[in-house]
Amino acid sequence: MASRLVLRIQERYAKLTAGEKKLAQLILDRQDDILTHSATEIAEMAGVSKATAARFFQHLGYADFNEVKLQAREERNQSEPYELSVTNSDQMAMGRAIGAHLELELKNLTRTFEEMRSDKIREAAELIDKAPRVWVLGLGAEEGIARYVRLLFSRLRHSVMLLGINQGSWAEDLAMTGPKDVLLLITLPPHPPLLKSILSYAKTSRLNVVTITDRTSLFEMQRVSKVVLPCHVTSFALGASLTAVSSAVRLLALTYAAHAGKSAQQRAEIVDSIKEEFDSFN
Amino acid sequence: MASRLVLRIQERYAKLTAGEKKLAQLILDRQDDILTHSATEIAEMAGVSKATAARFFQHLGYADFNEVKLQAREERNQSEPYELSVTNSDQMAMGRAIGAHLELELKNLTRTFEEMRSDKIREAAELIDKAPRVWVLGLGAEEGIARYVRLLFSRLRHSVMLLGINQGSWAEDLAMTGPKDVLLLITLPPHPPLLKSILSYAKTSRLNVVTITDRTSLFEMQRVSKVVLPCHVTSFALGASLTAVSSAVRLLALTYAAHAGKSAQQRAEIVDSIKEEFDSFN
DNA sequence: GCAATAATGAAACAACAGTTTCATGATTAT
DNA sequence: ATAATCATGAAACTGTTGTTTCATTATTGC
Repeated sequence: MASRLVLRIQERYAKLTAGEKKLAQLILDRQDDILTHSATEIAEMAGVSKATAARFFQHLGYADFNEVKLQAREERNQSEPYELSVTNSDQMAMGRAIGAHLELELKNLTRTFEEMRSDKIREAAELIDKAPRVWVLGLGAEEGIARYVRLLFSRLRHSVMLLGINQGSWAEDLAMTGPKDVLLLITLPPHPPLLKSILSYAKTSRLNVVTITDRTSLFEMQRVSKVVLPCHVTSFALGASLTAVSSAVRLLALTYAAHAGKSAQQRAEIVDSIKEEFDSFN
Repeated sequence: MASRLVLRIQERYAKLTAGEKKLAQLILDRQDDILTHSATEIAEMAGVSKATAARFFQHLGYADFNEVKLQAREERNQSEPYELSVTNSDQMAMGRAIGAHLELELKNLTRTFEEMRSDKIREAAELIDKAPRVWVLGLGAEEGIARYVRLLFSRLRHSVMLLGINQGSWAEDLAMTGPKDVLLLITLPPHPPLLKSILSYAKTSRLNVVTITDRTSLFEMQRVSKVVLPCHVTSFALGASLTAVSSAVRLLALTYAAHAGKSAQQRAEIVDSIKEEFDSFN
């Protein structure tokens, strides 16, 4: 249930004045701050006077700021904790398709993480920590997310590489792998036959395979992996939903960052600063 | 989420006076209320005078109630942050990490779709339907998801291309674009400077820009886009969360598929059958 | 039971939040 | 260009919050 305040702001956004837009943007961005911050503080953060802030809420139809605060509290008490299913009335408000989509995605996410074992994640993080090199692999539809994963982890540690970055270079890349290296595999059914050959090679060269896949592939993948993190990927159409997968790899990266601690943090800072310099050329 | 306030109360609970125990109980029960309620309100709820409440916080070692409020805010920002740095990820105790992660992601998803306007999605789907060609663009961390988007849509229609697939080919690719083509842009802050130039070119060549971005970039992107679909990307660390973005592009694809109807479905079937044949060779 | 001490609330007070007024600067229409 | 309207911040003002004082009421130790 989006707060009435937010809905009201969006509805009237086009007609707001410059200062009011600053406020609107701030509030939409940081919706929770309405609950915790005073109008004066909000005005300061938005860079307008408190007079403008007071008027803003009046123009939105509230008698005073107190009314805003009370409404926000009331809405929080109704919707907290963040709900896992979408009520029918919610669906009406946002259009059937969006509501149904949201509900399915929430379900995927919730189930994925409720079933996720923190010891497995920690184990995966540890393997990655100990690995001389990390190879990321995603074939077909999973190539995109594999690239994202590589980027995520290469901010946190050295030697994170995409496996088979050009089609056909499997052999070369695989030849470079060593024992204790981690193969971070993202794969959803239908698993292409090519995967089988890569995994059998991985086995012989003693790669530690960390697999992120869907629930139904869990057992199949467990046979060839050290750690498997299964996700719920149910969808209406267009193949599996990557939403929970993307969230799971993110959690893995966060866990790794926590595990690796300072060194990961330092690296992230360095990478950022390099990027900044780089940007100034483009 | 054990706040210092709560710890302090628990530690000293035995030695508290009657009225202070009432306060303590209330605060332990409803920890979030410290963030949202005034000391006066808390006193009332606990059934004590505000004098007692003021003294209570002083006895706990705070200079005044304001210090309590600020500390509570700070602690909330650590477990529910807005900013995009790797700092603090190590402060998360792993057990709770999954729950906290899930909660944050659910919030991102829910807010994203509650605020999403179905007319905008439909408009985007329509633009894509009418476009002779669709160019997908994601720079930096968004390149991965851009590839995924291209794949999704290329199952549904012809002529879906990744823009600047090799760095440096911007110019060539952009030269090939025509009016009514759609540029499907996925971008999150910090937006690289290169984006500006690409967008200004897109404008002159009358590309219809459909942008998927985060809430904070909404207004900035609205100026250069036909349709903007904003997502909530709040995260603990490691930059923006792509979860809601990935879900949003999926919804867009689903909407497009529904819009395009039969033809998209047929195409998907053909693509699938080609892939099957292909697989049998690998 | 009776001081001595501690806890408490009412009221006084100081600080602050939120609203309104007013003067000024910006924008729009003519 | 000029007037008219609008948006805005500074400051005045009002009401609220949080702290402190003080008188009263419980508790404690003896």
